Amino acid sequence: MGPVSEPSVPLARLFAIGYRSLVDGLHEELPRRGWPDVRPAFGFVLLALRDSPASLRDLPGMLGTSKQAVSKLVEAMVAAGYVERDADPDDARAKRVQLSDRGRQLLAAVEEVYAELERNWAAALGEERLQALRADLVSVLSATSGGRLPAVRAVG
Amino acid sequence: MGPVSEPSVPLARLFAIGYRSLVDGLHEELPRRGWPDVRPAFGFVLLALRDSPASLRDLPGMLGTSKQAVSKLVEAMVAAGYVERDADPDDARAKRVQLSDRGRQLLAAVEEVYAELERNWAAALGEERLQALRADLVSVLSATSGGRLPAVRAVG
DNA sequence: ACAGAACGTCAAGCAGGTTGACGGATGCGC
DNA sequence: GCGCATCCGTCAACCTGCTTGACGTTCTGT
Repeated sequence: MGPVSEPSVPLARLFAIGYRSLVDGLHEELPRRGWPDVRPAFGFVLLALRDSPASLRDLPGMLGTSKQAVSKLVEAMVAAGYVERDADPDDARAKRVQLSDRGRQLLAAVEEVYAELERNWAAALGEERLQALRADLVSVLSATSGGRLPAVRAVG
Repeated sequence: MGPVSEPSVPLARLFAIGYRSLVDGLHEELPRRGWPDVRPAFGFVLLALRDSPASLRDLPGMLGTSKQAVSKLVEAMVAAGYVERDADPDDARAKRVQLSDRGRQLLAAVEEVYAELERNWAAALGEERLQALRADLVSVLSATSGGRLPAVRAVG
């Protein structure tokens, strides 16, 4: 191998391309399916609330952003009808956040579109290698971040 | 092994995590090496100008953004001394953009840091699987975008 | 020569993020 | 109990990156 013969494409660039490809594909398809007002940032909140409601204070850690950014994002999603935000009965300072019915339907649509996009990838790459790619990504991202999949953005 | 019954982690999320991990790592390290004023968006321009100068009109296609966004970004990089922008002798409307010496030194530093970060990944995953991951990404991203690696926009 | 296209910039605005500061609620030491 | 540090969420101001629309200048095809 020559020292500077053919530099490989930086992984960061490949990740940026892959991310944009999938997210753009998603947000091209959602309006066609009757979801015209979904902003890109909504997706991470949908995922975070997928399995259970959360207190607003938990979301910054899950999303990797500040509590102020989360507050504004949740406000927008409440206004759009995708999440519900009500008082925590045990702590008058805190508020609970959970998906609304509409939010849950949106989440299902998002997962369906992602599944279709990934099927295209499987068709181009092969199902086996696609799953290996996913597994390796999970493995290396967990390993370099203390054994668990980290937040999308490192918490400042 | 992860439970097969659970839905797999969306690739988009893995890409977002991986991208942030690498870019954050880069921008933590650069100030320590004497590059305190590098904004995240600069990297894509450095890469685009790596092999040859370009006309400003070519950059939107290479970066995947509008010409106005490119204009402002290049202006900031000129002010920071990383690129030079001068008149095209053959077309008084156009301007040529190229890396300055300082910009070329920065590019070398960026590639060195990325190489170190990817070595950490290779240590966690194995050199062989890391290269397979890169090759598969290039393959699938090219295949789903007409045979060539598509443009990229900075994420977040 | 001139209409139209192309190059780059200016201006206004949005989305998403940051830091700093703050009022209300909590809970722990005493 | 009480007092005070701490926590929860919001408001405010600001920054980066990107968008669309409009525009002056320059080139090009007919």
